[in-house]
Amino acid sequence: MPPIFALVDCNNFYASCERVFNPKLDGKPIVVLSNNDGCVVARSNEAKALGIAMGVPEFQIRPLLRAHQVQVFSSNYTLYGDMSQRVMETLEQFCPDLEIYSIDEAFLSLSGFTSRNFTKYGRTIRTTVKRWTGLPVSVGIAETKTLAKIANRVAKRTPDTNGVFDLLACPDRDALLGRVPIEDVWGIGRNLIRLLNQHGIMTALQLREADDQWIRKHLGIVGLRLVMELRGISCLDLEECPAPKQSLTCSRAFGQLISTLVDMEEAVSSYTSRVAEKLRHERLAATVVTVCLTTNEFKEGPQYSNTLTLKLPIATDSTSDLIKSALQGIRTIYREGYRYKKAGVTLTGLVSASQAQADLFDSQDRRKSQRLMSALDAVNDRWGAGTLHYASSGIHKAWKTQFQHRSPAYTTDWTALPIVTA
DNA sequence: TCTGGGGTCCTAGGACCC
DNA sequence: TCTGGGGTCCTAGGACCC
Repeated sequence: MPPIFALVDCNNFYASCERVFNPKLDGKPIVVLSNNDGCVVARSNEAKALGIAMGVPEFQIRPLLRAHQVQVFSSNYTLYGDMSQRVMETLEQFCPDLEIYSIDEAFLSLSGFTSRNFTKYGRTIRTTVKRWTGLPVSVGIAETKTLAKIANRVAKRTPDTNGVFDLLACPDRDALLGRVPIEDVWGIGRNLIRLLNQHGIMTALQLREADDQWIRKHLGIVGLRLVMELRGISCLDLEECPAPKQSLTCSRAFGQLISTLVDMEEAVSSYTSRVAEKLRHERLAATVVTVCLTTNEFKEGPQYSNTLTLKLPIATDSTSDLIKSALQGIRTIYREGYRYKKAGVTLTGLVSASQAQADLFDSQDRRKSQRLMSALDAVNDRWGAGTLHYASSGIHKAWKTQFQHRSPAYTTDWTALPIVTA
């Protein structure tokens, strides 16, 4: 049975989430900012129309934001994560063969469908998601994931598609692909655009017709796979069970620059707590800890950045163990005399927590540590992140991330429920 | 004053071994 | 004075994604 994929993608996901609980925002330009209210990471259509680019620093467009009364939000990942789950649960009702590809998009397998009227089916999905979650989605359908991505782009940008486009039913595919610039092809980034354009390849159609040998040489095996997908030969399967994670990171820019080891230790300790929580949530244990720190590359002044990797004597998911190693690492690479912008902690060498190999000579009481971690996670889950935290994370928190424009956690906090007035 | 965070995969090159 | 070839493992760096 030849594969058929539908890609369902939420339109302007973060901006749309903000709008669901605040209908006054309908028709108004909205932007959502990254951590520390740094860059624009999501824009409503109205904001896009004002020429606000993805990733632009907020301070550079402040006059424009003010002039057009753009509604500005800090990112509210609790809200977006919960809304994402609602969308995915809705999609599962339509098609159990589902790959959650990112927070705002999922691939569905339509291979077994007897009806060939995929457009109609896509419309039903779209209408239902809108009704059940309040979020607008677009649906692209084709015989490979790469082509489904392109179909989705067409659905988003062409109003008369009504948000659904089936490439299989498209009478003139070549003409359509000839209008898609390569920068809109999934897997073609900044550097490959330059390379391909230099060789006269400007459109998805030209890329599809490119010479295999040349592609293999310059774009590698990944590029060749991509070209095959454009030709309608499916190389990327639906992955319903996500592969176990290979790494977990918590890295963040500080709310303000820091220049003491004490502040750095607090930040790293706090980031380690966070990544350790993720680790336990995934039921994994780590054998390698990597810490890094860096100054602000955008600023004048002495620059320094460094990374250090430490192997742990035993796989662990204990926050205490991980903080101990991370602090040892950060003390090693920390240098006086710099103003630091960012630090991070990465865990790798991940193994299943239940299979973590015990150390014969390990003197600690592992079970006690496990009970402590369970209690810690339970309290923070019930009463909010950071309710219980390690003293090494500090109280002062000069490094704390800033969110000046955060909306309420409408769906996950009883005190933030939206209030309906008659 | 103000420039995000969290991932994956592939490749090249060095160390080491037989 | 000669200095092959193949395999594995590891790391760093580069590419991409959202």
